Amino acid sequence: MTTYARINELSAHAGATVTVRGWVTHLRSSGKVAFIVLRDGTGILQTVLVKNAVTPEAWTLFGELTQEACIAVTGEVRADARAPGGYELGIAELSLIGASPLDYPIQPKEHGIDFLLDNRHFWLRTPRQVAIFRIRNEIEQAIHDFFYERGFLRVDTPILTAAIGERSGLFSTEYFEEGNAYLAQTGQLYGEAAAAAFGKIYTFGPTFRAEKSKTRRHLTEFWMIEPEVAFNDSEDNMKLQEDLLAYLVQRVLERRQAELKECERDVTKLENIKTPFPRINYTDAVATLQQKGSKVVWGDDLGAEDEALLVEDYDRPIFIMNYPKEAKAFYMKENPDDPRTVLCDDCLAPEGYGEIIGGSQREDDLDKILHRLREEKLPEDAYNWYLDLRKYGTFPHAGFGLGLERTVAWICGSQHIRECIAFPRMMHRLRP
RNA sequence: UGGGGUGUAGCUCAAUUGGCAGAGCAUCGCACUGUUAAUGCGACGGUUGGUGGUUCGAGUCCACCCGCCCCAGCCA
Repeated sequence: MTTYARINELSAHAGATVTVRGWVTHLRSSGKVAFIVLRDGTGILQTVLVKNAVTPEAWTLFGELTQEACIAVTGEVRADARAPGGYELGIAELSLIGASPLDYPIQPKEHGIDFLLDNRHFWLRTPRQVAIFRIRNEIEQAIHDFFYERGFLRVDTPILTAAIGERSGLFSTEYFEEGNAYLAQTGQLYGEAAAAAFGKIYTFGPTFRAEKSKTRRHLTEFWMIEPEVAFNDSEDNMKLQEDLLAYLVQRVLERRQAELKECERDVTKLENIKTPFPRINYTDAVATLQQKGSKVVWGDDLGAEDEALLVEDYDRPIFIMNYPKEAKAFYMKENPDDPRTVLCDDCLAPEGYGEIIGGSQREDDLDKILHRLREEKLPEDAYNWYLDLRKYGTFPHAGFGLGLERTVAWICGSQHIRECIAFPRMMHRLRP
């Protein structure tokens, strides 16, 4: 009877004969001894083929193998210090599941980013990418655990929407008799409605921005986590943000050391991530920046260069809070201590990763939010249901949006957000 | 959309002042009983992104176009 095993389970089969199925990553031969390195998604396994220990058919088949051929090998699992992972498999039987032609494009060498993205369906098979996606998965699971443990309800908000949300570019599509529908840029407004129903909620879903951004920090399709909490104020909101980020970093440090190593991440930088995170008022930030030689003046939004100047003094994420209202969205609550500003925060990751969270306490005063809506010249009737939330039992509440790929890039130490999502969507990239 | 850079073999890159189109890797062949991106020897591999121009001669200089990368803006 055949015993199938995954590579990461082999230590439990030491001394036993098992069958492992996977894809060939390296082939080496020294005449009468040959090595096939296999990958099965759970790990890497060196297998050893000795010419006079296998059938002539198996030896011939070895000669015909190519990179990424899918094969099954059967043999004894044995501990061996010379094998990566500590265990190797001595092949008794070898069979081909799926052949792979000679022109497989990805080599265990350096490649350019454009070539790799053209071959994303294959690039995913490489060790660094596998590590990044195990870390991404760990982060996603930790996000669900964090909110579940704290009594939050996950709400799935619509992806097809009428034109509401952020001001930046929208993707549109025909929608029956209703005219155009737009792909959601945020679930926040729906999240606010849900918060009035369920108290504490979060959304976890894809969002779409038709921005012509060509930077290593932007995608047209990305995943966002948006908590919304009834009766939280801006300070509660930042507390939730820092608790979440510290939880995510700690979780990856606890469970994904091997993957962090594969990514060559400097984990001492992650070990610094402890709450509380510094909170800097926008107004104080402007003064600091001016001291540092920036030309920013009060009222300007902070550019990437300014953000970098602020972050460089810290070893953990920081909050920049209470921006001028002109720089921010209409739904943010006016700051009672300085009505020129709103109760909001941007959370900037250290090491130059930039903004990973934008959050705010929401305006709960119907007259004030109507005023802001008109100032921004937004279509009032499209927001009728949203305004109803201020009309029928308005309540203080706050929330934020966490960019998943930016968070993954920061924790993995990746220079490219586009390797932090399986199939990235950008202005000039729709396939594979 | 603006600024900067870049485009040469399947991949990563060289090519001096404008003067014969090169290397490593991959692939193929041969050798090798413990390799770790094996090694050694040999072979195959090119419309130098495109169009036009200058020149005896253009990968190299000029104009336009195209692709890509980085930065900025927008944001997560």
